[in-house]
Amino acid sequence: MALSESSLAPVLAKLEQLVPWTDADRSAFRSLPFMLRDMGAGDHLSREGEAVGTCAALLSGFAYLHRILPDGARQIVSVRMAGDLLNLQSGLFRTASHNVQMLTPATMAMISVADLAALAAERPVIQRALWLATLIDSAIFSQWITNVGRRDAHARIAHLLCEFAIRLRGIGLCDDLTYSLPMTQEQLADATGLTSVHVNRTLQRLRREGLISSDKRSVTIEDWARLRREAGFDAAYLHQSVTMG
Amino acid sequence: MALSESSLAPVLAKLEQLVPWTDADRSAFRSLPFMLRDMGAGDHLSREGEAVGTCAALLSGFAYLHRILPDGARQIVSVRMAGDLLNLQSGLFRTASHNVQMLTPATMAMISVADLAALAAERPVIQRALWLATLIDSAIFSQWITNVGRRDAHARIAHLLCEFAIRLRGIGLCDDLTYSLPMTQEQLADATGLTSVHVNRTLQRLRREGLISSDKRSVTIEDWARLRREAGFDAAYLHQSVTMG
DNA sequence: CGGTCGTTTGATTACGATCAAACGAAGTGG
DNA sequence: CCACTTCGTTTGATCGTAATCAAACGACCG
Repeated sequence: MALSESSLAPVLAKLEQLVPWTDADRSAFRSLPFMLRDMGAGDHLSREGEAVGTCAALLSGFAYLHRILPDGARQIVSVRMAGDLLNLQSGLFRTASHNVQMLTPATMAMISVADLAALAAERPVIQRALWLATLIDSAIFSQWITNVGRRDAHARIAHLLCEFAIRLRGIGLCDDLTYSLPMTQEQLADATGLTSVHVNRTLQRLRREGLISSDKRSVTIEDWARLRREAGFDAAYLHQSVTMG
Repeated sequence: MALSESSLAPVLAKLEQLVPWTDADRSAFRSLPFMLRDMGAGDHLSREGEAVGTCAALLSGFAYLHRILPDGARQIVSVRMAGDLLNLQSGLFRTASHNVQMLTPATMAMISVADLAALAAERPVIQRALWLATLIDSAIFSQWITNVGRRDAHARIAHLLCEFAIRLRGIGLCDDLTYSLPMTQEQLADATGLTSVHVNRTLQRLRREGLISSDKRSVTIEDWARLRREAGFDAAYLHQSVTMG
């Protein structure tokens, strides 16, 4: 079923950072049955209200979780990247409370909930790693609440850009202070509770102030210290060992 | 160390709903060592940035998690009630990214992280329940993001009141549609990203429209169907079996 | 009976939303 | 190869929700 032993590597790498694994844990994890699935930008993995029977591990590409309100407004509640798990909530509870959609073309490992649950039950270390990963996710959620609740547009965008820099660095996608950001300004708006027009103006201001520069789909942080300060950003909540210039 | 075998009952009751427990699990959980601790309204359990060595199970009373921004603004990111765990994140990662403070006088069971981790490692069912509880927490977080990000003040307050009704009903603190809400309007404001002045006016409007009534510290939902609709509230994300009139 | 805390009311301001339109780049088809 | 469409970014003008500032009021408490 698995195409290659190392396909799950990005997920394993992320989970291994959270708790010490034994070789037995590692090989048990690697033998988890899965099916590779490629998706295109914009494709839906699952929809709010759907009963979902399988989890997915994002191996490459980006996805986002969002919710559409009755009046049509959309809120993006999470951006997921390589190594992140998808549909855990919906898989384990059989109910999705948000939509999962691809930001870019992506490849993922589809894992049956039953298999994942069985593995977790047999291997306390693995279940613990999954639990800790969920705890980190909730720390990120809580930062986003703070972001949209109390920061002004300027700090809000700055904070998001800081978070992405650290998370991407953690998976080797941001070596210096440049990373590719596969989101349109409208998507940034939906992630920050702003409008795309205001995101545009805010990005212009961040550029004008020398905090960042950005072409179409990539961002460079020009002054990390200052961006960090204006965002009120403290990377501790991401619980990564890496640090930033 | 434990004063009474049944002290942890509220937490056990909540965790038991998430996955089937064996008697062995139950008794292992009950024999978890803990120390009862009483706190007063406004007391701090932990502060952002602190290294925290112990978890806590809230047995009665209310607590809230919040973060203070450099400019002094405050965002409440979570309200915790009887049966909820506190300081999981900070305990397991040794770093708190938010403050934990009491909303009311509260009593809690202080549990060493080591003991909890050991129990979780020995008892897959218990660790699974803890994991699922964390997943539900993150579902709540994600709803709050939607709340502050895309709902207007009216729907925002309405949504919060709906959520509280269901959560309180789940722990037997909201039998009909009345519950005591131990938050000042300023705290409601900090939870919804509004100002206390605007919360006041919004509550007045909700009352005027016949959606709720409220005296000093308690709320009655007068028209659940309409409140729910105006809030765009769907209780599914709370994953509770109970339903509402 | 002051003093503190929380709620309420009023007047004014501002940040970001909304509406509208032009522009540039990329992709499609004749 | 060039209209033509589509999508995303950019700019400008105006509007509105909620913030801010200020003060009075009521309840509880020592």
